[in-house]
Amino acid sequence: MPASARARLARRLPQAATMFAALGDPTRLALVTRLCDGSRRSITQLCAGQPLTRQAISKHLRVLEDARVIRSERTGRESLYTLDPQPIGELRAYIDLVSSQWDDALARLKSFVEK
Amino acid sequence: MPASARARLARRLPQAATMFAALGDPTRLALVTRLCDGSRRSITQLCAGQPLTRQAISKHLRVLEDARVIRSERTGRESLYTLDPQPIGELRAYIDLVSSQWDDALARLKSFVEK
DNA sequence: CTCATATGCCACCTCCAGGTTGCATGTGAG
DNA sequence: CTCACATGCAACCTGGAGGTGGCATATGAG
Repeated sequence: MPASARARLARRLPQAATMFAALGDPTRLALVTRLCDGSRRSITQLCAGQPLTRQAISKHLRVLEDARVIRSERTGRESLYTLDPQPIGELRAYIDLVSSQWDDALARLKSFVEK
Repeated sequence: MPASARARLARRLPQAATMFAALGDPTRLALVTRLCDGSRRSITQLCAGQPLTRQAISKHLRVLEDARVIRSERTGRESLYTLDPQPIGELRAYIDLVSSQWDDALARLKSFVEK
């Protein structure tokens, strides 16, 4: 019923989709999961334990950075990556919007049935 | 620090990745956004307004169903799709885990700095 | 019964995400 | 200065995602 909520969802959809897609790859989600403790790690550090080439990891990091999920900062000869909390918050906001819409619909349905 | 939370994240990672990937496509996210009002819609209904073939939409719906984001039920000659609230909830739980980890890290960092 | 409707299934096409290798570049260590 | 190390960049390959069209099948309408 709330057309405003629907409009908000539609407006945020493209960016939300890219962020979801960024987290959709297992390797990338693993990277994010590894960074979610707030640490700043270099590429080679993030390569450790993964069966992939440095370049592959590097590409994934680039994707995550383009989606604004992580941030990179060059210090000396290595670039350190950290999680960016704000986009994660926006993702949560999107999901909350979807589920709240759904909750509202359920409530309306319930009240309709009970009437 | 909480190794249990990290283990939980690692365990849920594969399924979470598939769900993120399912929502990563703009068309699919639009479908989910359209279904999040609790309605049950047929394929042709969902095709209306989208510049895609019925088969394309059908495939997307199949992907969403495989990821357990939506459910289908055949009634008569049409199959109706509805949003499945539980996986959405799990996604939210995953994001909450990530951001709570992050919050914890921030808190620890803050207390460390302030010490 | 007959027909239009709603969908499923299959073959096919195209393009890019994900991955590798090789080389170039910048920077800290000694 | 020289060398090892961390990274960037470009070319290349390949499988599967996303899309189409055609045909088959079930089912409600008349």
